[in-house]
Amino acid sequence: MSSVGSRHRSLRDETVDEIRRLILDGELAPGERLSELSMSERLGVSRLPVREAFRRLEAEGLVEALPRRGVRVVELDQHELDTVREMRVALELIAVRRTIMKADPQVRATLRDLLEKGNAASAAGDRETLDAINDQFHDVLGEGSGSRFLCEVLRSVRNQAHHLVGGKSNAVEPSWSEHAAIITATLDEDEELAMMLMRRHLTQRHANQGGLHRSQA
Amino acid sequence: MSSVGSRHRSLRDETVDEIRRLILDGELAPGERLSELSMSERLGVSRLPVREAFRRLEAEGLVEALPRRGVRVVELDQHELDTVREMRVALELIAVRRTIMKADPQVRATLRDLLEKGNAASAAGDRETLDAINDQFHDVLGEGSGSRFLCEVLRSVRNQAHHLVGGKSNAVEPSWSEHAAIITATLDEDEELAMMLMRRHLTQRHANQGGLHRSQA
DNA sequence: CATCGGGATGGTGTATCCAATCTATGGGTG
DNA sequence: CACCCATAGATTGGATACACCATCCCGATG
Repeated sequence: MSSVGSRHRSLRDETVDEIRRLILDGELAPGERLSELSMSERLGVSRLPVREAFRRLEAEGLVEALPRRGVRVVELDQHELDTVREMRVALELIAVRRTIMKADPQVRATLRDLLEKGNAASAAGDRETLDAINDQFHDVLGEGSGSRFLCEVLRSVRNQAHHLVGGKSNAVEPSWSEHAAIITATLDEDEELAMMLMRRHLTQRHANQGGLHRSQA
Repeated sequence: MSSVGSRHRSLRDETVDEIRRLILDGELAPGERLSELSMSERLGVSRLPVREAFRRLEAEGLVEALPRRGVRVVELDQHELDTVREMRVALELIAVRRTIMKADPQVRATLRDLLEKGNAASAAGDRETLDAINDQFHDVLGEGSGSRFLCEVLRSVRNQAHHLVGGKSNAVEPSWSEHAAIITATLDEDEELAMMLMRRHLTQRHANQGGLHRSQA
């Protein structure tokens, strides 16, 4: 069943993940042009995996192809960013609703586990663990929706939303308390509440752009 | 500005478009496995453009990679299809709303032109022209939203929605009268009406799956 | 100072080559 | 006769080399 091949992560997948990380971490700046050769040298792989990775990231909207001139890390203007955020709200709402509708035991167990661990890490003030758990939160809801396509698109949309704008970070400090409330509502199968919390979770915070979000316990 | 290179469509883009067309037209059936070699021979190109095309289509959700075994045309189950439809409604609504908000003169002119030509083709019973215009309809609204990312994602979502399910076509006869009403509402900047019509346009028709939709004038 | 031209750079596409691995065929064994 | 395993062939994954051409840079020239 689980053959060697399906366990093996191909070099191109690693390459995709690594370049994606470089972009999202801002090590590759928006607008920066990437050449196959320099990227292949930087990552220590041949040009071929890099080329395939570029195609993939192009489809994800993280880079754009410049004919005969390689690719460039995309820059988002404010309008584009607003649109992406709106897309994200719409799709996250669909995801959480479908997760509740499906009520998959496996997913519910994962959510319970996440809730427990998150509460523990939060109480212990273990920020590192909490960050990891916060990252997992949306992923689980995406997968819980039962649609691979929705999950993939959501991932792209989130990456866009976290993408740097004009060189400055656009990421907001995730709030565990909000995540915890959404998980609880989801486990309670309270569709209306879960969606309401999710909407607020995603919209509320952009009014005071750049403000501090560590005020939660 | 418009150099030779930017006019030139790369072979890999042609390859992507061709394979995508083969899938959407059902010439490559859902579940069918595709090999790089046979596809490259079929299209008369080398393996490399095909490989890049596979990565691209993988990101679009039209094929899925089987490690060490190439790719397979994705099959959608009913739940996946329902989810895709829901995603589409949400995103098309965002697109039409943003198109109205932007009120780009260029886009408005294109819409007016589309409306006029569509009405003429409809009156003349020129179904071929009308089909082409119907195809353009959603594209224009996607681009009119002013977000490249939204436009791209919408294209993928539409492709998913048109994808074959269980071997039988899933496409519905587009209704020009509905499109015309949406365009008119958009040009009138009647946001509420346009969104309402769009929602109905996309949802109404799937209750009596397989029914006739040519009843409109 | 502007423009033209040519070389350097780098993306695109093809052709090979090789390793890893999946699939299938076929033979052996209980 | 059915099942299991091994070997062989086919295919993907990856690297490399090369041809081609568009773009870019820079210096020479008007």
